[in-house]
Order: sequence, then C-alpha cells, then structure tokens
Amino acid sequence: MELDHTLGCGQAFRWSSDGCWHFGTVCSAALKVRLTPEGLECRSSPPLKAGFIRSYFRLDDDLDAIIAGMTRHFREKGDRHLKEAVQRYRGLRLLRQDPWECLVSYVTSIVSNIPKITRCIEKMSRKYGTRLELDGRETYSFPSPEALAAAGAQGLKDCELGFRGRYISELAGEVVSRQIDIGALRSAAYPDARKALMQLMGVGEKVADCVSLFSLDKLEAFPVDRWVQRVARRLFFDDRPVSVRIVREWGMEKYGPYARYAQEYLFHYVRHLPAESLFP
DNA sequence: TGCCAGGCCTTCC
DNA sequence: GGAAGGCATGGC
Repeated sequence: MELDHTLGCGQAFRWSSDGCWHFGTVCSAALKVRLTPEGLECRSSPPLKAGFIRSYFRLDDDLDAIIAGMTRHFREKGDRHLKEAVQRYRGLRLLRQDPWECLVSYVTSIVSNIPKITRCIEKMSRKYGTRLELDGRETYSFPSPEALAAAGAQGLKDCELGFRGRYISELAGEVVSRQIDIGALRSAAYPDARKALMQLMGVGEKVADCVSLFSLDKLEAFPVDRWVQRVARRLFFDDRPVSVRIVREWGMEKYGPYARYAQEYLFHYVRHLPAESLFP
C-alpha cells in the first residue's frame, strides 16, 4: 500500500500528512497512520473496533491480483494510459468509507474542487460534529444525519456550501424522517442501490456512483465526472462529443471487474498530467 | 472582470 | 424524456 496515493487521490477528504504520519478523521474517531517495515501502524481516539482499519483500507482486496488483472488488460487491449497510471500510482488502494459521510461529501463536491470540498467538510464538522482529540491534535467528527437535518439550509450555507446547503439540509431531513439506513444498501444489487440513492435530494448519477464505489462495495460502478468525460473524449473517443451515459457504459464494459480500480487510477493519473498533454 | 469548478434541480417543450 | 438555464462561492 502507498498511503500518499491512497489518502491523497481525492477519494476521501479528511486526511492530511506531516510527511511522517497521515492524520485523519473517520466517522467518530481521530486517527493517525503510517507505514513501517512491520506494516500499517495506527493510533486512534477513541480506540477503534477490531477490524475497522482492515475494512477501511480494504485490506481484503488482493491488490497484487487486481494490478495483475489491470496489467493483463492493458497488454491485451494496448491501453497505454492505464498502463502509465498503474506504473505511476502502484499501491493506491480504494477505501471503504462510511456511507453517510461519503454521501454528504460527494453532494458537497458538486461543481466544486478538492480544496473547497475539504474546507466545507471541515466547517460542517466543526460546527455540527463533536470534538475529538488525539495526541494534542483537535478535530471534529462528521455530523450525524440528525445534526445536519437540525442545522437547516442557512446553517449549512454558512459553511461555504452555497446552493448545496439546501440539498444537504433536505437530504438529511429525508434520511431522518424516513429512517433510511444508507449502509443497508451494501447488501442491495448495484442498480437497486444506485436507484435508491438517486431518490434523495442532490443525488444524481455521478454522486450515486461515487457513493456506490467508495462506500457500498459496488464493484461495477464507474463514476463519470467532467474530468473523466473530458479525458475519455480526448484519449479514447478521438475528440468526438460523447455523453456521460456513453462514457459510463464504455467504462463499465471496457474495464469490467477492474472498473473501480481502473477509474481511480485513471482519475488520479489524468489530474496530474500537464494540461498541454491533454489539450494541446 | 469573467470564466470555471468531482452536477443537480427545475422548467419548458 | 431530453434540452437549456439557474444555482453560491472562491480561485485564478
């Protein structure tokens, strides 16, 4: 595992690093992790349940086998972009995030950018979460659905959320009043989980796919945002105009069982390419 | 100053 | 059911 790639690739928004430790807030715990010759070292407050870290970092995913599968794929299909992405970011793992936090985070991400998303989430947590401390470092838990429902649209707008404040307020209200358990969708089939998510305010195809991929174990999901759409058009569709739906179906078909990892490696790869190499 | 950003909702046809 | 327009805010 490579922690810089895994925690810095933009799939989760509550991690930072001092070059030695990675500091994060996950659900209701402050934690810090680092890699040592003995493996993954983790400290947390309050102490996490046994197996949490294993689940969060998806340590049950056989990354070597997945990379071998993607390697086979790009050799057979001549996909040089996936090849370079895998070579450059080897060790990037998907995370298994908390579904509620993931859902709100990706509604926050609508027409935004990673620094701003990070700021909004920190403000929301500071205002509506509970205080945590680990080795003198202060942080705040991610707010519960009840806390965000009670916050109201204006309270959330004040967290730099803009029009997303209303989405999140109504979304939280729906989850509380209908007693929806987002995590229960883990046991649903991907199309059913996706459909259920899209019934919620502020959740369209892209957000539903991100939540499916990053928190609900939906292996087939291939989220298509502006970056993926633009890059797919540029690199794989000879600059022909192509809809989100077409790119999504193309990605799911093209990468099959590796869609989830292929998408994340490609996304991280293209975000770090110089602009002129993509759009000369 | 004006454009753009990890889309979605609403309206209109 | 598909195509436009509007949406808050900050960065560049």
